[in-house]
Amino acid sequence: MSSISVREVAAEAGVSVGTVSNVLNRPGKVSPDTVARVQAAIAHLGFVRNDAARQLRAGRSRSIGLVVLDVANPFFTDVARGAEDRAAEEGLAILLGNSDETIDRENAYLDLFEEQRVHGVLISPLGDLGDRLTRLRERGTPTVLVDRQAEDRRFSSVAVDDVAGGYLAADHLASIGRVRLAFVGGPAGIRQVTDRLEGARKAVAEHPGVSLEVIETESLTVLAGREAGERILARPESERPDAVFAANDLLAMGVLQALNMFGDVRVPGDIALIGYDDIAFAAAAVVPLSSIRQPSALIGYTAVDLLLREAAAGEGFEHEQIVFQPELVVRASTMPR
Amino acid sequence: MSSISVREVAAEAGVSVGTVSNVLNRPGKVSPDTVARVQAAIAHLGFVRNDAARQLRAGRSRSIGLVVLDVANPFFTDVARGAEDRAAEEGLAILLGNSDETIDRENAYLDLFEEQRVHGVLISPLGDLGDRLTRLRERGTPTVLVDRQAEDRRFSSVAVDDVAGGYLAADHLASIGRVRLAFVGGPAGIRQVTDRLEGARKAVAEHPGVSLEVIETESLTVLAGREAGERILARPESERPDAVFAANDLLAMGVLQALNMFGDVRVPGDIALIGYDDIAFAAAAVVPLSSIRQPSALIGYTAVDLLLREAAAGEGFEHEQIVFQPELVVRASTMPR
DNA sequence: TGGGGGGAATGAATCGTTTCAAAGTTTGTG
DNA sequence: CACAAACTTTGAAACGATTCATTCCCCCCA
Repeated sequence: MSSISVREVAAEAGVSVGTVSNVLNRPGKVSPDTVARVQAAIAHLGFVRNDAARQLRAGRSRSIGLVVLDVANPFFTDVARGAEDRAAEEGLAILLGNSDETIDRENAYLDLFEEQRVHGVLISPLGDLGDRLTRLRERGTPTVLVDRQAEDRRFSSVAVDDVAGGYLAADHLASIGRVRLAFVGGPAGIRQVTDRLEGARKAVAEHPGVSLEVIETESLTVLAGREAGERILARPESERPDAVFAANDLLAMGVLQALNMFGDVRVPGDIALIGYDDIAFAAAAVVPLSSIRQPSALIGYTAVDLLLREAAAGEGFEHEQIVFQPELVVRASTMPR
Repeated sequence: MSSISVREVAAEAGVSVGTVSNVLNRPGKVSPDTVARVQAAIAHLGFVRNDAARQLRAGRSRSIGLVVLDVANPFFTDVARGAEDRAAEEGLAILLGNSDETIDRENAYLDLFEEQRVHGVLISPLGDLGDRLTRLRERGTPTVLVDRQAEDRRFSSVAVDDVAGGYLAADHLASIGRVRLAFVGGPAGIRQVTDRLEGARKAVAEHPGVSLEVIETESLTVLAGREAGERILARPESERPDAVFAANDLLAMGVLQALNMFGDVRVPGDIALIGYDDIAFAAAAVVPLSSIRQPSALIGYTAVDLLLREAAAGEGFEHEQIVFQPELVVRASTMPR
């Protein structure tokens, strides 16, 4: 690559580098004649701005980092899309990082984003809010938690009330007459999981005679769900739950696959099943899946918006916790028998 | 953000900036004692490398751009995952761009990636290989086409034989006795769509008495599929196809939803249905979906690998076209009646 | 004709990291 | 004890875009 810089463009157009820069950034300040000459030179030489140099001077990049738990989960790609929409309005790009529910990868992305001097970071964090995040913020990178409430007010966040969602799901199962509920989800380190479980516990407590057991999984994927389903199938019939609440739709679909394909268990006849997130595929499942809907794209959109406000306000920003309410969507998988 | 640079670190540790840089990049060349002192200073001051400055000096960034047609399509997130795996082995990051089947967005990402001086670009391009891509390459950014064969040998590519895949699908439908096939897909500008259709045409030509019509869609999404399904339902029963080959699984699931939810058409009884890509959700659909499997993660992995080889070889690289073979996966949606 | 005003263009300084030739220090050997 | 070889460390010079204080022009008016 023959490196073409503003210097070469300036020479070709017979102007100074300062003028080239002005044409690029404030064409109004340059005479139309010169603008034309410089643009011709740019086109002729095939000049492409070097973003690294630009950022170095500017001090900040024009992108926002987004770390999600799993890019293969449609819920998070929807969040990303919403974030991208809002970011695009400001001419910012979204850098998408995939922590794969792993602390090491999460940290690796945070390091990367910090080195890139991103405008800010949106993250659906694992486990406790480690000091990695606190340090990040203290060093000047605005941070907004996504799909997770900030318990301690030290962070801004955009989330959905997961306790309420868990309550909705379990209450619904109980209300269609199920009594042996199982919560499928994990690992316990993920806040969304524990919150949804907490909500479910609350609902169960209000329904005398209804029990809730926990079947822990290693991740929130279809595969993990299938394994959980197999564990259920391995039990004698009398010890199986009569309803399953899965911590997300991927798990639920995995459970459904296991019950349907390897077992003779009927959904919802023998076991009712409800998931969480209401991804597009839930409605199209073997047995259309009941779920708890979250406004995914709106979460992303709002999170970027909040991030921009926080960045603009600087230091003394009053952190804001935005909480959306989840919504129960009933489909065949929890129809009364 | 109090800007901490190598200069401050050097001062704190009582060494020169050159030494700090050496600690960062070649710790072996620095005495253990000094390394320790510098690292202590780094930790104490909370120094974070400025990647922009680094890139500026290096001339190239440590990332690879990937432009896909649709991030919400699990096929592409699988490709991205494969690409990420190979890139990570070299300490490179993947920047994921979503063209949403739009030329403007595709170009915007290419511009962005070029300004970032990415190591190279992987792209599943729309329409013809415009000169945007040619110029990109001429200016020194290695480019590899993904999920699309390079017809003219001017580009390297990693793809699956879409004509063969289309043939497999249509041949399968004909072989289970269907005679009025419909191809659902579009827009015609997308190469994958036209290739798959071409393969289907070839198969149909070999089966006397079997016809093939084309039902064009505006995009390759579940929604577009649902619309196509509704168009089929709107016809009198006698004019409906008895088999549908959808250009990808998202479309197929949309068609399935329309037929199942709004109509009284049975799949596969009245209409057999086959998709393309074999995404994880295909197996879990209302009616488990037959599909044409592509080795998605492997495509991404191989594409990065090829890109790296091309980048290493420099100018005179012999472009390589890698073609994988697709595979027919038969499930309930095309079981003989 | 002299001077003032305003629009346009200039170019040196800056951002922070890496590189590399050169200088400095230690170790080992005859 | 002198000297070479092997390590360490140094610091100034890039990389390329942007910023402003400054200079340059041109035009108008007194």
